[in-house]
Amino acid sequence: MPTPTAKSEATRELLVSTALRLFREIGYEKTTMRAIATAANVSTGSAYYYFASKDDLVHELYRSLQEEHRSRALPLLREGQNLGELLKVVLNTGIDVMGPYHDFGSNFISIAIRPSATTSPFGSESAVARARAISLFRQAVGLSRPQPPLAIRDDLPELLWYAYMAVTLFWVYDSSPHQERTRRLIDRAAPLISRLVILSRLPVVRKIVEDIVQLIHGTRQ
Amino acid sequence: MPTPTAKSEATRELLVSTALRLFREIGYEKTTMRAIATAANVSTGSAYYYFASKDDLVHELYRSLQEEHRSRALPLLREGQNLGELLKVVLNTGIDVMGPYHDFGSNFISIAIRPSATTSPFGSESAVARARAISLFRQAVGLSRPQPPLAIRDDLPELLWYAYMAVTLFWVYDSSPHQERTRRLIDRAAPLISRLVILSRLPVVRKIVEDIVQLIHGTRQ
DNA sequence: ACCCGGATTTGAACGCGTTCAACACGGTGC
DNA sequence: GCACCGTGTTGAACGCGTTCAAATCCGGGT
Repeated sequence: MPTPTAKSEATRELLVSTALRLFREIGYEKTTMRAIATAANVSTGSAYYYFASKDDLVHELYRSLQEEHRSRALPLLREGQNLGELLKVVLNTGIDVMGPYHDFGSNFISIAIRPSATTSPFGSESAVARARAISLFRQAVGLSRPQPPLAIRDDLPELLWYAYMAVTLFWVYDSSPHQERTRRLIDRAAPLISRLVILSRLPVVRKIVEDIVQLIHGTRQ
Repeated sequence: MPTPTAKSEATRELLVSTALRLFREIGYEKTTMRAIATAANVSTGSAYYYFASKDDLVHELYRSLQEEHRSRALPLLREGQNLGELLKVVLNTGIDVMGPYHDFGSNFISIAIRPSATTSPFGSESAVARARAISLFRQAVGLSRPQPPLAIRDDLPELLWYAYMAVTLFWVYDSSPHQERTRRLIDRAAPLISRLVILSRLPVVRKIVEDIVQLIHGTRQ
């Protein structure tokens, strides 16, 4: 039999699933807190008992998307591919997953950027989520052959995640049909990034790459 | 005597200056449209007659900051300096100018990112403003000695502007006193960027740089 | 059975950005 | 002088996110 905690958890989950469904079906703006609450058969006050803000519910969407991204991308990564191919897979599956929410438009980034209350983008609260996202790129890097130079192997996943954020920004503003320009960008940029990584083996290049990595470390805290 | 157009223009300017003052003095959230209108001795409806949204008034702030940035940076740029020094100047004056608005926090970027109605960040409406911002970097590039390689000279200003956007993002989330971490980032990153540019003279590097430039051109439209 | 206290729920109310129908102003043509 | 009309101006009203005091639920101690 369900303990009180379990019932509460059920309400919470119902709110999340209702919110995500409405986000998908009618978009961000039309999905009001009142609409979510009504569709979940609770009062608006109750919705706020479980989630401090509408943004928090959007962050639930992000979490969900991220998990789906991971579960779609991982099976497609095969050891021995070069980094460019693996990158294409990860970036393209990412765009696949976000597809239904393209008309969130700039809200998609706006909200992600906002450190509203608990959940921020680069802050400590979402550090967990970010680490999990980066770990997907770590997988890709780990499976790639040839392996990237040691000097950057550890930091490459994070850098690739930043590249992914940039691609997402591009995608948000991509008004071409089915966002095909973003697809082209990915297919062309991925091999370039792969070549850049290889290039970092050259002594002269390596020197500066090491300095860049050091700058990142120095800036991290 | 003022023509009707002139009087209208005066009201508009009064609203802008009032809004910018309030933004500076009491921050983004407390500066409500009602507060702006009241302080300017007009009704809220009138404020909306001149500006379609509160975001539009924030975009006025951006425009103003950008002009001040330009007029502070340009006199400090001297021909013959290397790119790293010039970059430091442009980035640091940029941060100087934005300083008073640091507690806008993520709104600073959120709103810039939003393509709300007329004014967007990467859209055609703000293309003018963006071009003007990029031209500041074009000045810096033009004055730098040695001159950057021809292969990237034309596109470098735009790339540097993207770097500036990244620095701004970092600044927004920089909670160190006086955002000194951002200063350190600038002082260390600027020379690195300069070295990267020089590096692009190497034949192997040049090849990939040309491909990157081509990707940018191909993606532009 | 009863009551207590925390967990949960409610719906009214607040402040905000925004909209809009109605109105005031002021110059133009007669 | 007057009617006209486009340019401003107004304040009430709407819908939204959010808050909160009060009500309700419910398991455990007596």
